Amino acid sequence: MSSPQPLLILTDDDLLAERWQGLGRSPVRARNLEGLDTWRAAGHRLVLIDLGNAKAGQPPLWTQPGWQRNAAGLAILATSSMPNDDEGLAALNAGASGYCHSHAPLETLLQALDVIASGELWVGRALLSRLLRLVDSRLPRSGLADWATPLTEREREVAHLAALGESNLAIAGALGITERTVKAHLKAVFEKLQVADRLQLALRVHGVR
Amino acid sequence: MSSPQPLLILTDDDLLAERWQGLGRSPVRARNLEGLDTWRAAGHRLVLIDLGNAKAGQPPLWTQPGWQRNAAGLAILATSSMPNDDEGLAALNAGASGYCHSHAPLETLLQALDVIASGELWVGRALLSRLLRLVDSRLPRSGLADWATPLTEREREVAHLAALGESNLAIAGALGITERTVKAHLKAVFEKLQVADRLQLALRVHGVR
DNA sequence: ACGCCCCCTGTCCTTGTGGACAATGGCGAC
DNA sequence: GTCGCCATTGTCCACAAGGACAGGGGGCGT
Repeated sequence: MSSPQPLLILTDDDLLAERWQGLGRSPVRARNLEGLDTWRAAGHRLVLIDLGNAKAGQPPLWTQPGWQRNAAGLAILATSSMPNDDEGLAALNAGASGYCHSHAPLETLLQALDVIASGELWVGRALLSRLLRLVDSRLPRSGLADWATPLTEREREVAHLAALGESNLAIAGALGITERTVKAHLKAVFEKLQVADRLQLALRVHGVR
Repeated sequence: MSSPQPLLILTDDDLLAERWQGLGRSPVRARNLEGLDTWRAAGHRLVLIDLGNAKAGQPPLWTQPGWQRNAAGLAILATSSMPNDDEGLAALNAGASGYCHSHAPLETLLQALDVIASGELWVGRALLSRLLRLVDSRLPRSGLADWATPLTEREREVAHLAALGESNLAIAGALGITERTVKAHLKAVFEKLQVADRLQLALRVHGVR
């Protein structure tokens, strides 16, 4: 349906290159980052890259010197023979527009290529749901954070400062009350949040685990 | 390329419904959640939903009683006339497979529908890059975290446990050493990381501020 | 062999922390 | 008016934490 853009494939794996011929579009093959430069110079954008087996090629592709310059302006679909969430995130952060399995069904690859060709990003279901879970667990809820809900206003203030590592005396000074009162508030906070000490409180407040 | 699946559209906006006729596929229109049930009963999966203007319909669609049951098993593309990152996250968490602008170009909508029809998730560039930024700011860096680099192996172990709120005695037990030794390691950790106590250490380790 | 670093442990000692027990004044609900 | 919740403060006390000295044993490079 979309105008099939010319495609550059970049891989060291001959078998994979052959498989990718099945994508149609008679892709051009490159073997190193310089190929990206000439590809862009020719006015093209679409690139399919095999990151290879993480174990084999030690340094990830995007840590190589020319990467930033070479990747700029291109729509790159990064693929891995052993997809891994962290690698995917790293690839996307490094400028790739998509990430999936090297041996994904050709239909899936075509769809991903279509998506990134139109300027969007493409992320697999697994990686995306991990992202969602990550942000979901530590996003500002509507209004108050969950840890703050059972606390009174004063207790919130004390808890917040304590969670930043302030000493009882410092908190007392900041709020213009006695250290004894700070202790009283903290005692209530510990009780309500079911934590043993200020460190556990800090972890809770900052959403660790 | 992909077999065009039958499409159900769900919106209160007549203009929008008319516009979506342009998607082809002669979509069926529904006006309430019950429509989803009959749609699934008919053996279909693909649904395009307009969440409407967030201000107008106060309760988000997915908080309505029947939503969970109605949405199960369907591939739903949620759209909003005023896209908003938080709404998008909520929609995806509520079971939608995609989220974009109600008046996005028809090509974009078709592409998104193709993607979710094939079982993947579809997220717009803006929302996705926000997700990436969120996780990027607090994800384990490649190999060692910055706080760990100046520490010896043993110091890392002790620091890690201390940052989780374990007591010196507990750490000693976990590592099979004396509490005194734990203190020695922690002292070195505090010195190297330039922090005053274990709470500041925890904040550093967990990347707060 | 000597210095350097790491890992381990010991005995003080000071201080911050957190719990126990107790009390006062304000303020809204019944 | 009384009850309950909140904020405030007091004293006493047990204990974990962290610093100050001090030391032994192992590995590693020059």
